Amino acid sequence: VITYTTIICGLCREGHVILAAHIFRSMQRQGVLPNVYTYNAMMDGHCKAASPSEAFSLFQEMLRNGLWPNIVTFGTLIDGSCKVGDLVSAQMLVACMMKQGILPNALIYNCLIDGYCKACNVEEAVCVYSGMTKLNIWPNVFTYSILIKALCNKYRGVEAAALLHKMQQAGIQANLVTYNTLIGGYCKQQNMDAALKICSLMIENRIEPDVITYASLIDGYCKQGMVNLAMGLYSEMAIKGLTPDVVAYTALIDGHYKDGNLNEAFRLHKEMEDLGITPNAFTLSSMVDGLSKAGRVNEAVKFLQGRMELTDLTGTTPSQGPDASPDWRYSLPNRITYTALIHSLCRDGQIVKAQKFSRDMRIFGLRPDVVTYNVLMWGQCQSRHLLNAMSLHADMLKMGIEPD
RNA sequence: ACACAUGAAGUUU
Repeated sequence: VITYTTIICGLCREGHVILAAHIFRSMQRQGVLPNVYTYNAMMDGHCKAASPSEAFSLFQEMLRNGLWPNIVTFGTLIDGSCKVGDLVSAQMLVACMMKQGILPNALIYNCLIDGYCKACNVEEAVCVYSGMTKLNIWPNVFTYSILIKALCNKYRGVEAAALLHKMQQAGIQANLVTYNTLIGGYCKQQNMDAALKICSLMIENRIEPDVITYASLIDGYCKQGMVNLAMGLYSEMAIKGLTPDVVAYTALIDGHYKDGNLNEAFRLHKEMEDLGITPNAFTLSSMVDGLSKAGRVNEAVKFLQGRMELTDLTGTTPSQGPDASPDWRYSLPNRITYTALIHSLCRDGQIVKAQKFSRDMRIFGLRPDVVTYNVLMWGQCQSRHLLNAMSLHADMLKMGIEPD
């Protein structure tokens, strides 16, 4: 059982949930019965794949098999529910576990607080927070990081920094994630001076900046149009022995495109591939959008078609079976990539080709969203095809997409 | 052998 559980856990962590589910079934066929740990691991896999409903049916199954859920079981399901914004289910699970005499711990309160914060319901988050302190369950470094992030998202950077102080005074040391959260928050607000101040604070506290720290700063500088400073950090990473990852590269590529420096964007794109860092849908979107906005629409089309042929080749051979290798799935274009391309074709007056790609994306199972429809309607209006624009509008209503 | 927090891309000329 321990061997199987370890394997299932590892597969889930790598994103191979479907494969893990097959192992989970085949172990039972071989007479090895899953225990609470196995069920917990499998449920967590489903939750992390954003399908808590699968996890809930396993939960029912484990109850039918006479296994008692423990605090990890509830923590897993509560986190999964919170992550998809289903706070009603999360609260029901809390009530359910308490009825069984299991009291929620700080981890479970953290999941609820994070869930409410991400649902933009800070009042409820604060309620949960005071609820836990009243029960003498003390907020930990996770709790504070979650709250700091929520304040940053509300453009309350000053209060976020104050909370950093408060946690230190409560005897809780900020860690790498806490600092990165604040740095990222300031970078997003384009307050690079404040971000750098937090960097020096973390270094004073002997916490080494990592790839995420650098990527946040790089993106912040790129968005300020200070690509030279971003490149300075990029070379600093190399000296420190840190390799930029796909996120850092994508931020730089996007920054160079928006700076009008296409050659540097191309160079970085080639460099990351040479290093074995697979460009993902974000990278593809930046490439397509950058090429398009530089007036090189047809190259953007060719680039994307080239990528798709490439992924088809690698996608059919090594990843047969029930699970798909994320290597090729992640490098496929997504809805945003297509929308960027459709927009550029519309801008270029190639409305028929834009419609072709709009059909293609559906064939690949990608649902257009409100931005895609906005772009398509804008394209029709540009061509003075007003009735086509209206039928697109009717279409989106029929698909249940709210116009904005 | 099991659960919690951090960074990148598209519409509004």
